[in-house]
Amino acid sequence: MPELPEVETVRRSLTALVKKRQIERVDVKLARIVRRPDVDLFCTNLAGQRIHRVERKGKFILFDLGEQVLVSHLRMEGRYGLYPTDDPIALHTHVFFHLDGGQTLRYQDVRQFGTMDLLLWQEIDQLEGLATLGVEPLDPAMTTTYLAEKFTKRNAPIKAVLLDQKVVAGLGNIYVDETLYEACVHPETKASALPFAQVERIHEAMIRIIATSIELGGSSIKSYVNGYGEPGRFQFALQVYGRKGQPCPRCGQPIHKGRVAGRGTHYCLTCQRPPTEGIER
DNA sequence: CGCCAAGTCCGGGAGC
DNA sequence: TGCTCCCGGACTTGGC
Repeated sequence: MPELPEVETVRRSLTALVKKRQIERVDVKLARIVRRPDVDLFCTNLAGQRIHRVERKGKFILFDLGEQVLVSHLRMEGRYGLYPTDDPIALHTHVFFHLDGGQTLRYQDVRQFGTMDLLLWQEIDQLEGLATLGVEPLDPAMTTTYLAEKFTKRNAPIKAVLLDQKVVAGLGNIYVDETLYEACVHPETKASALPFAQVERIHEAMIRIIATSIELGGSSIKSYVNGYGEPGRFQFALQVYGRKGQPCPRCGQPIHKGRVAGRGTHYCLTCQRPPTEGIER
């Protein structure tokens, strides 16, 4: 669930909570969270490091440690929280960063899908998912032309292409559904078949939605909270996601939920008309 | 009980 | 041949 707005909100809260703090000791309770190096080296190398900044690229959180960088991905349900070291430990807490001053940054993840990679900044391109990220929605480099160029090469449904982090960095299932709804584009439309005017609408919708969601602290659909344990407020602004059967805000017809690109997909059958061009018959 | 949710990776097959 | 693209399965646990 954490997509760009949620991860950005976490980044901002973590900046306030742990920037300039020193990591004294690290405990890893679930080894699979740590991808590289091995768990022992991970803990050894982190001990004594200071968190200079907390950055974000796409859905990745980057703890800048100076020479090294800790790259963390929350996947679906990862979350961070700062606790007094002797506070009771919640279920599914897998990694403990014991900081100076008697507090511990804890990583909790019910699904155990999240990942952590500790490496040198100069090795950062070795992380496949990070190195190949496309442009972010609010980056000045994100233009309608950029999107149009990416789309023309892709015959997959627009939903799948927008989910591709190599094309747009940071979108996930929620914001893709919202973007396509606002742009009045059917999720199964082949990306290559989109007229420029529709690409423009997708571009504008994406920017508006992501910017607004960041302002509201992201969407709390299921479990998402920021580093202070606070939920976001954009879930109240969602138009289609999670609203199956409820009236479309534009036309009043019930929101449809189907399956596109292997994902649950919410859209309005009336406002987002199915593609007709390019269908062989 | 069985399916669904999610983001990313990986493997296989298709196509250029 | 080799690359890119596309799809579907795997991973995991809890909720319905």
